[in-house]
Amino acid sequence: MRIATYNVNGINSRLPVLLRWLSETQPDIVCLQELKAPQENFPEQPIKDAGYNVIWHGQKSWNGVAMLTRGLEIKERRRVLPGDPEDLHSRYIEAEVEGLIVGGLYLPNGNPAPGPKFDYKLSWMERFIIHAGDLMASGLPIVLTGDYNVIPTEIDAYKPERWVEDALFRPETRAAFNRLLDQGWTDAIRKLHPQETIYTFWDYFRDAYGRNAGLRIDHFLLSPQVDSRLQSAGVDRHVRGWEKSSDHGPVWIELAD
DNA sequence: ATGTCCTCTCTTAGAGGA
Repeated sequence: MRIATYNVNGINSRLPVLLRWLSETQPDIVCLQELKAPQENFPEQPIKDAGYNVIWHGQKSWNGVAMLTRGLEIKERRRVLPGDPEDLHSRYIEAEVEGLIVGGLYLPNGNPAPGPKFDYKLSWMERFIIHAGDLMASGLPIVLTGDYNVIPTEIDAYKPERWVEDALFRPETRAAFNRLLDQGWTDAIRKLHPQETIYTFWDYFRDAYGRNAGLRIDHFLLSPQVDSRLQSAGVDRHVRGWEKSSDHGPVWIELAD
């Protein structure tokens, strides 16, 4: 089974690229982030016509997350991260598919830091750590994937020294991410490729993709029951080079059946 | 500071976010 995550940076602008990638790689489960579309403007029919079931939680202008499956039943569990009824951002969606619990997330960017946006990022991470801990304690097979907006270590940035003050790499951000990992999650890409330079995002500015000046900020975290099934993981980085691409590339894992 | 792309509006230019 192949599971993928893709920050599309606008589902409607990205639809031709998304459909091309889906037909090329045929992932079984896909989490999408940054739909940037209100609930009623999601392109449900073209995605269904491509052979996918879909649930989504849109929002005007910003955020928005979706989950697609290639013919598999989606049992939605929640479309809001628990812990703050005041938080109206569409940043989390969770479902059961084939006995697997899949959480798709779009963690806040948090810039500029310090400031209220960074505070929001850190409080969102605290809520996420609590929820992830509850999921881990359930003993179920769980995949938490999406745009974490976290550069975990220095090898995950082209020039890490330029990011030390940035919300994606500040000590508080990395510390929170490490506390999450300490619950027992496996970072799938790093487990299989411990030293390799692997990026999932390349800025639109200054030909970052052409220079491979990227970041690794889209992650797959696996509970032990899923980690034991992990066969391979990678980034479809060529998609980033397509016309009208997102600034992220799709990331995927392959699990044994 | 800058660069680019996306979305929305007091819309065809500018603001905000990433």
